Amino acid sequence: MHHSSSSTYPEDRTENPPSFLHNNTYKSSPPQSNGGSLISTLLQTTIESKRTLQESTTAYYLPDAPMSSSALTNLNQVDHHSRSTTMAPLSPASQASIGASPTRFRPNETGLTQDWMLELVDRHRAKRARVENIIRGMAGSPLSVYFTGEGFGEGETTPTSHLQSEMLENKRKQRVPQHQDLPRTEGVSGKSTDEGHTLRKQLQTMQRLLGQLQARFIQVYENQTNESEEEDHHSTWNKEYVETETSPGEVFLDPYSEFNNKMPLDRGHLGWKNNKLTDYLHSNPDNEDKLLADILKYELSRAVNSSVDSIFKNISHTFVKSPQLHVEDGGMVETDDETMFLSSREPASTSTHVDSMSRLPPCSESGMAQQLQEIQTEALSLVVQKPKSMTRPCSLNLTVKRPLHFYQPPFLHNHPTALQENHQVLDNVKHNSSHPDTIGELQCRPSTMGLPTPEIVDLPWDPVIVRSKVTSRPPGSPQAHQPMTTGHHVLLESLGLPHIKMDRGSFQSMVKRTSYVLNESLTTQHLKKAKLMFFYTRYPSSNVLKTFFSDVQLTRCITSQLIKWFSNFREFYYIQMEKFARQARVEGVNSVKDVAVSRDSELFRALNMHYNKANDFQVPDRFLEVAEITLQEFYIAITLARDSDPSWKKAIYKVICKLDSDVPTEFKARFTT
DNA sequence: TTCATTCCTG
DNA sequence: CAGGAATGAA
Repeated sequence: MHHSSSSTYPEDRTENPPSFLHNNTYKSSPPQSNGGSLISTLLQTTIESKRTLQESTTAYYLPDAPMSSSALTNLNQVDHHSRSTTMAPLSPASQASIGASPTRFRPNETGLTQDWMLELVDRHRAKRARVENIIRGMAGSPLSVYFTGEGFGEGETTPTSHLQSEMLENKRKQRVPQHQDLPRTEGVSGKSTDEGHTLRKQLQTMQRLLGQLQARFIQVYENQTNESEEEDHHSTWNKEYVETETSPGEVFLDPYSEFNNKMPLDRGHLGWKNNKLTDYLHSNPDNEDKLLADILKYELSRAVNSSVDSIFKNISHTFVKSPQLHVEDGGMVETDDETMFLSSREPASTSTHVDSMSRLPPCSESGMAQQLQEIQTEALSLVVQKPKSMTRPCSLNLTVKRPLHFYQPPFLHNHPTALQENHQVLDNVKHNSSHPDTIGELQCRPSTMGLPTPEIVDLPWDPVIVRSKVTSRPPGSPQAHQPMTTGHHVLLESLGLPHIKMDRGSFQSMVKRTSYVLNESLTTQHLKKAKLMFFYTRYPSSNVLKTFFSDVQLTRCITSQLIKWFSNFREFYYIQMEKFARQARVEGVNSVKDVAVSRDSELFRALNMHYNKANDFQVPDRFLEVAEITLQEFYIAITLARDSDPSWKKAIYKVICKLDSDVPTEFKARFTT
C-alpha cells in the first residue's frame, strides 16, 4: 500500500526513499478537507514531492510518525503556544540568505545530485514567484479578507511574501469585526440569520481553505529554499495539516465545494487522482503553475457563485415569498400575524388611519386596523399613526405594533425580519420581566429625555434620535425614509456578506418599503403638542391621550409621563391663576366682574409663553373664557379667604375640570402648528 | 391597598 | 419638567 503510488513517479523519483509519507498523509488526514478536493489532491502531489525531497535532506522534527494524528495533535498544541516564537527565525533576512544559497542542500543518501537539486531549486523559485503573483492577485479581491494567514507561518516573510504579510496584516484587522458581528446578527434575525450564518460559514470555509492553499504554496517553496530552517519548517509544515484537518471546531462543511467531501475516503479514487495529477505535473512541469492557478480560479469562482446564488435565493425568500410578509401596491410590507406592521401608504388621499382608540377615527379604517385593535391589550403598545402636518389630517399612518430597536443601533429598525424578532423578544421582556430595573425601568425613565446615556440599552430610547427623525422631516414630506440606506447596509452586514452592489430597483426598494419610524419615547414635539392641547383640555382622559398621541407606544410609563405633563401644565396654570388673582386684589380690583382675561392680559401672555412659546398657534377663545373663569374663581376664593383651607383649590379644580372642550381632530395628525 | 392627583423640590 | 412624597378617593 505504501508503494502503490510511488511507481507512478517520474524516474528520478525512484531514487528517492519510499514515500511512505505520501500515503500516510491520506491515511491520517480526515476527509473533510482533502477527501475529494482537486486542489487538495494537487497540492498533496506538489507537497509530497517537496516533502520527499526534504525528507531526504533534513532531520525531521518528528521523524518516526510525522503525520500521525496524536503527533499532529501534540504538535498542534505546541505550535499554538509557540507560534510567534517558532516562526521568528523565518525573518526576511534569513529567507534571503537561505534563498541565495541553494548549495546548502546536502547530498542525501539516496544519491540525489547537487545539480539536480540546484535545478529543482531554481525551477521552484521561479514557480514560487508566479504562484505568489497569482495569490497576490487573489488577495486584492474581497475574498482576500479571509486570507488571514492562519495557514501562514507568521514569520514567513520572503521578499515577496513580505508584501503579502503586510497586506494580510490589514486583512486580519478587517476580519475581527466581521466575526464580532456574528452574535449580534444572530440575535437580530433568527431564521434568516441562521441561513445567512450557514452561508457565511460556507464562505468562510472556502476562504479559509484558500488561505490554506496559499499557505501551502508558500510552504512548499519555503521548504525548498530553507532547508537550513528545517526544524521550524517542519513544525510549521505539520501545523498546516493540523490546523487544516484536525483542529477541533474547525470542521469544514462546505456543500458547494469539493473541500468538504463527507463521503468515506475513496482511496482508490484518490490514488488514481493523485497518480494522474502527479503524472501530469511531472511530465509537464511547466503546466503545473498554470494548472494550479486555473484550478484555484475555478474553485474560487464556483464557490463564490454558489454562495451568492444561495444568498440571493434566501433574500428573495425572506422578503418576497415569506408567508408572513407580502408587499402591497402602495409599497407596504405587512405581516399577517400579531406582529403586524403597517407602513405608510402614499399619497395622503388614499391613506388609512389606524387608530388604536376605541373611538373610530374620522378616516376610514382598514380591516387590518380593526384586527389590530382586537388583539391589542392595555399593556401592549399602541399601534399608532405617525402624525402628519395640519394640511394632511388623515394622511399617512406609519404604524407598528412593537418597537424594534433594542440592543441595536437606532438605524437598525428597517429589517422586517429583525423587526419581528425583536418584537417578540421585546414583548417577552416587557411583559414577563420580573426585574423592573431592566427594560421596564428604562422605558419608564422619562428623565432620559434629552439625556442620552452611553449605555447601549438606552440608545433606542434616545429621544434625540427620535426627535431628529421628526424634526428633520420637512412638513408633508414622506417620512421614515431616513434610515433606509443604513438599513440596507445593515441587512447586508447581517448576512455576513461583503457589500454587494444591489439592484436599485429590486432589493433596495424592498428594503425601502420596510422602513418604519417608531416612537418609543415622547419627544419635544409631543410635548409641544401636549401644551397646545392644554388650551383645549386641562384634564385629558386617557382616551384622549391615546387618541392624540397615537404615534407613540402608550405604555403605562409613557402614559404616566403624559399625565404628568398635563399635571405640570395644570400646576403652572393654577399657580398663574392664583398669582394674578392675588395681584388683582392687590391692584384694587373690587368686583369679580372686573376680573377678565384677554389676549392682552399679562396672565394670558404668561400662559401663552408657557404653552405656546413659539406663538405659532392661535389660542382658542374658549381658553380665554376658561382662564377668565379660573381667575375669577381664584379671586373669589381669595376674597372669601377660602385660601386658609389647605385644600381650598380643590373646589376650583372641580369647576375647571368641567370646562374642558374637545381637542380638534387635527391634533391627531400633527406634531406642531 | 391601589391609583390618581397634588404638592414640593431640584 | 421630572421625581418623589403626600393626599384622598375607590
